[in-house]
Amino acid sequence: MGEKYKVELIEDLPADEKLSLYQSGEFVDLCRGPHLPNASYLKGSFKLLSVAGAYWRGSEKNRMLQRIYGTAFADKAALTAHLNLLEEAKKRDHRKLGRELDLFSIQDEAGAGFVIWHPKGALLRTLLEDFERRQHLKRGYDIVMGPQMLKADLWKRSGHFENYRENMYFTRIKDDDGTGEGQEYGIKPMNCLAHMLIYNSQLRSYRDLPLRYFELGTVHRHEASGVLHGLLRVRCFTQDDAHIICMPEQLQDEITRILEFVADIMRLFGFSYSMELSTRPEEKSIGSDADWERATAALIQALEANNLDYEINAGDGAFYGPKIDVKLKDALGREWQCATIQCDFTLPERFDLTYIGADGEKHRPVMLHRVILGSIERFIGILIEHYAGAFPLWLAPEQVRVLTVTEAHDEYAQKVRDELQAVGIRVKADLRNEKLGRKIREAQLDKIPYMLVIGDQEVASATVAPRLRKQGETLDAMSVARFLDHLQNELKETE
RNA sequence: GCCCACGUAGCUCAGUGGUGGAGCACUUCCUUGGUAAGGAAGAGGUCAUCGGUUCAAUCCCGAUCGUGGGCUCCA
Repeated sequence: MGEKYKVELIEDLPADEKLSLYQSGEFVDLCRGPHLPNASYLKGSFKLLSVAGAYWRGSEKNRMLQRIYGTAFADKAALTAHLNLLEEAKKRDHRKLGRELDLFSIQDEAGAGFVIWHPKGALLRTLLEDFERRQHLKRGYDIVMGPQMLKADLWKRSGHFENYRENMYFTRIKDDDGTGEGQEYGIKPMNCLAHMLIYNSQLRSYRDLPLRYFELGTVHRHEASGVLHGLLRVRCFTQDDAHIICMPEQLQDEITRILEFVADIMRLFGFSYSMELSTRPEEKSIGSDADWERATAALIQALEANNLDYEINAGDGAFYGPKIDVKLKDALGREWQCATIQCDFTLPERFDLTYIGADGEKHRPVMLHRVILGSIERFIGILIEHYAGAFPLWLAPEQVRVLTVTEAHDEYAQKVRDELQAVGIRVKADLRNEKLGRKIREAQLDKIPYMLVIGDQEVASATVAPRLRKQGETLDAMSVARFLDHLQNELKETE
């Protein structure tokens, strides 16, 4: 029949496997089934969506075939619901909102996968980063910073050169006299090396442990061009990265603390999540089997001690250790990977990390690599889609906009703006020669949480008339002081 | 990186082998208007880049860069 791919599938099946064939009219197919007996069962509840290439049996070593994507439901209402969800996702697309809200751009002339943060986006990012610094300090982390590149020899020692080279950027500069080979440097794709160098800068005692080094570390990774996608997949990003160096007997406690940290943060943003445990990769990994088993066991123990459900993702670990991945679910029910906790016995070995135990002898600590948000870029992309661009008050680049009815109200409006700004509220005044309806529409499109309307009444009574972004609700006119109380109450949780 | 498609004004998009268009945004003027778009005029483009075919290319062909949907990979 010329069906060489179906024949290949049959040849690979065990000899005793049952084969099933389905027939619809003249069309006969090899399929595990079941098939619908007749296409009339679908009656308008299916739709073809797109066409794309796909590797035969999912391996890039194989030929690429054309795949036609379609979707079908039991009835038309279910199809419509699904299409509406796709429509809603399109409206929330962070690339579209990123441009509309003037948060960031990615430009050809600067390079693919490199994000340029505009004032509002850079402010949003700064707010998120400051929040993270406060949260980490509260939980006993130390803030550290490492350089953007380190000598290539160090990456050879860590195993990155051997296992991660194709994703790394390297640079070589001639010797000072302009001759010779010079020194080769690797731009960091991960932050752990500098953290280990900090650890090794002194002799450490068991009394010092655990040490928790936190860095908002910017890394560069040369990702394949075809995988780049807005903020969700870029070539330069900043991780909320920490390395916890501890004694083996502290491991479970530290993992538990991280899991609690993740729970706190996800609750604040309104994400639910699930967890996966990833084990040793089949190729490209370092360290002994015994260490991998110990590390994997430690992660499992912590998950089970905390009664957390998880799925196993065999062979999906990092090259230096197994990991727990956290998949969060956004407002539309889509899953994203952000937080990850990786248990590592190998790099402490390679960099000869030690501490002096109570017995006066040298011992080897364990290192946990972990991120909570993952990449700040990706997390902001997810937040944009999760909130549909309407950020909660604490993250909104512009929290309040003062809107005047006519220019007669400019002076009072500026006074209101200055009062709010003086106490740290992010506020702007729209004094343009436009009608109020226009100003409201634009503030609404900019998704500003609070609008303060200022007209003759407000000037006369020294009040402001707040309008909420949410469904265009309004509050009764109130004094600036009362409005400020209202805001500060809403901001309490994230300080 | 691979497959397919795409690249026209700041944005969203029409269009043609022979002087490039619309809406919104922008500038100026008029308008002083109370909860989602007041009116008029004006300015704005090497049609992604480089090369080829042609008397003539934004349009046809090739390469490069970039984007989109997937695949593979990942924070």
